[in-house]
Amino acid sequence: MTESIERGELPTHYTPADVEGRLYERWISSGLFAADPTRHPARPHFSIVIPPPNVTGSLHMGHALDHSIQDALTRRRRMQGAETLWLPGMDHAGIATQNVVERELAKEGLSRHDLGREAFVERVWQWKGESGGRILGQMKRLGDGVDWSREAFTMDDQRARAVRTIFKRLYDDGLIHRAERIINWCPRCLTALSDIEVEHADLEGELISIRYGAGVDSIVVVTTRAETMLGDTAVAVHPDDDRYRHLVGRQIELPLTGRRIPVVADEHVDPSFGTGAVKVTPAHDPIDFEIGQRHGLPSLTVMDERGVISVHGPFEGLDRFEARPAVVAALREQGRVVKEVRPHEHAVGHCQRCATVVEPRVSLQWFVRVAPLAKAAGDAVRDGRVRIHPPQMAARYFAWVDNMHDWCISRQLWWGHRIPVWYGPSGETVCIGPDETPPEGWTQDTDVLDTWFSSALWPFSTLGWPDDTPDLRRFYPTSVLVTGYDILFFWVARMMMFGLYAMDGTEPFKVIALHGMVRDQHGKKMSKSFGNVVDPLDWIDRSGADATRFTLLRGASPGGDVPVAEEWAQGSRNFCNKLWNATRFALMNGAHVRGDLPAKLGTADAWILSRLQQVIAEVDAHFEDFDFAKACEVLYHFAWDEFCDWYVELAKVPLAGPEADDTRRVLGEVLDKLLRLLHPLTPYVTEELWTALTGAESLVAADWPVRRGSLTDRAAEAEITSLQRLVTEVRRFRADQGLKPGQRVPAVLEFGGSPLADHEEAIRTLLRLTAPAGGFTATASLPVEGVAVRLDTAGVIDVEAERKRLEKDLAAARKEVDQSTRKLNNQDFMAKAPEAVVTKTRSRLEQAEADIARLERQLAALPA
RNA sequence: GGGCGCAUAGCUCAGUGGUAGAGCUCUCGGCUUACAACCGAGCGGUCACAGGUUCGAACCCUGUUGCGCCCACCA
Repeated sequence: MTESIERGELPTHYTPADVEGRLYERWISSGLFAADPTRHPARPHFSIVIPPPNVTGSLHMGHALDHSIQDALTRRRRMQGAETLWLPGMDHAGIATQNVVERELAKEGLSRHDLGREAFVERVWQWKGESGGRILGQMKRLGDGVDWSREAFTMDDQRARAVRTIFKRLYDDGLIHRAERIINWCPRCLTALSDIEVEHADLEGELISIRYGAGVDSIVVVTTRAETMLGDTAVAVHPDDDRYRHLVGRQIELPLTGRRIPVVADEHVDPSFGTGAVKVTPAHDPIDFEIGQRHGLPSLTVMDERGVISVHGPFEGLDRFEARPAVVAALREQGRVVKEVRPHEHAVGHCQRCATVVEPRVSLQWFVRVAPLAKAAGDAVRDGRVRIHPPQMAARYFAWVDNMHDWCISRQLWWGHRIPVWYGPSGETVCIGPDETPPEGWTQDTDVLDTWFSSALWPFSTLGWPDDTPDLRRFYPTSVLVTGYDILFFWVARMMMFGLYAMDGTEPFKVIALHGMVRDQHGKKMSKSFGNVVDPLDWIDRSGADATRFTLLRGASPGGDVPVAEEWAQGSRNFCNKLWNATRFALMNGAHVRGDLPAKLGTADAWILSRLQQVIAEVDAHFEDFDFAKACEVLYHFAWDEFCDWYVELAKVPLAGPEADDTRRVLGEVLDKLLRLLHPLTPYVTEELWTALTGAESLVAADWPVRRGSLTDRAAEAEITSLQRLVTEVRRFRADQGLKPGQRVPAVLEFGGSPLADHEEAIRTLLRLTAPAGGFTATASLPVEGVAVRLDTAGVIDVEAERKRLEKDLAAARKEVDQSTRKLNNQDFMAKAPEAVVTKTRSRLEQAEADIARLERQLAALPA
């Protein structure tokens, strides 16, 4: 690239597609992302395991954000000298994947039962090999610096061993058991679901009142699910409810069935809701199940696994939603409906994967007894061994781990880790570890494990557990877990439980860094139905991977949601282009990084280097806070507004003079450090530019900048700030007066004692001021920053416009003087305000007074 | 039903006691040999509302209104 610049052939625009593929190849082939647990044993380690994307997934904006953050953290730590590992992998995603493959089969007119279990699972593996894992290729487009040699899959052999091992251990410890309970059941997926796989949505239902029994022995119950009355085995009332006290213990007739059921008293009933009497259907409602347990009521299942009425009679064969109106109609015929149905909004559970209304169902399932595990998971955060960031998210975490129900882990699916329990011919049960063989002739449980069971092992199964591997010793616990707050419960809390359990109380990660959800430019959730979903690959194609990442990171305030719009990605692309051109300018002017910085720095050089030190400190602080938005902002502002707009412009003068080499060195220095600081955020463009600037191999392995306090120079900063004010004021004058930017104006600059005298040439260049020729007549005089700028505008100035302008400024300055004076005369203020505030107020007053003097002089100098 | 959070410029958001900020948008003027994917200048906000604390409040307290999210076994 350098040679082409020398030949003047460097394109004026950065084209991401020309560099991204090439650089990624180079990074991978040179092994820069490969971790080595034995290398540099004295150095700290930094490890992140990727939240494994579903094998069915493809890269969406949420991944792009998640990965951008992890890559930024890892790249920075690597530059800081840590032994880093960012470990990639995928999740087999039980139900989701099975559904995908079943849909494929359906196109061929087949169901999984036509294939049989073995052939179906084989088919899923085949699918996984062909179209699963598309996302891995997409991660390369994004530039993810992961260690591909350690890629893991939640269903591969090593992870299967981990699953078997921990299952056996939990089983032997009595923390896994099998029980007949009421669980969430999806009548479409035909499997049990855990509590968190059920999503509640408010639906408009109908609340209906039905009279049970007859005469004095009658009682009115209210329900939204009339069809379940076929399975009622009691009516419950509150024990203190005087209205029904006489009925408790008596039997009443259940309509339509002729069965007689008892009235029981149960604390759980709310006397103020409806009639205060509840029908009890233990087989089809979780609360009723518990009431049934307390009162020894029979459980009568009236629906099959597909939600179809299965009891003999007129409703047999009807789907639950068909049965409901049918039952109501039949009741109405008998005069049992005492009140017309009325609308009632209530929360209804839906299957997370297919949105089918969940049907509570009594069945035999496997459960993890979570109480001791959840306690440990809560304590690790309470003790401060694991830090949740941002901290307010900890409240949600505690609310969940402290109130967790037992976890139903069995699924009636075929795709997943099969439960490692075998049953003997006479009903014996044995749990078989990974290196054991089941007794001859015994049969394995047909259920598979909840997909989150294997995900929960991820931070250590990926490092080789249950084996004692160098990876596990070096990289566990991992440094930080980066993920969206939406899976705090699904995944994070479970990794905590299993990590602490399997690794003898050692937490799986030191920090949980939660980010928000990517949203559209109006803050709305991206969803297919809104039509506002953005594909990050489109952005990468059009604006580049760096622009895509920078846009996401720029919006990533800690824990906050991230709104994005393609317009903003173009802004980020422009920023990359700005860096490109700044470097192009520097290289064309001989910028370099050879040797020490000049011993004696010019003011502009001292200023930009001083600012750079401050930027390094700020970027470090923001990284430590996971505040990528601020890190981006600081760098964006420094690079564009300070370095490009001021330093580069100021540098043009000395570059043409005898001190040019000092300036070349400083230009090189600032760019060098700036590109390093930006590399974790925008890896491609910085790599391309930095290698061109320095001639070094790769920025990936370069050192992270360290702040040099000796380069801080407050005086230089003050001087340049003063220069900026002067230039801005004169530019304002020029713009207001309609002087074309390119128009050269003769001017005399009177510096008095101002140090800005050193910058006369620069000021003249920036303001397009020429030396006055003969016949110079100053038609405007601007006293700014102690410098009098006398301009010959050849009589074109608009006196009225300028007068209005100056008077406006004057009014503002006088208001400031009023306010500051009032404050300084206020005894309470003087007594109670901190010294720094008083000082600041004084200097503000002085500044305003100086402005008034200046403005008055300017006004006086205006031609009449 | 419980919990958490948010209301600041046209839009999206920073700003946790001391002169209201950024990006984008908008207006005006410019192809000034790094960059028009650019440069320069500018317009734009009684910081949701009502009280309170304080010398001083966008910021702390109370209430009101309007949103958002999470959890949830009132049928």
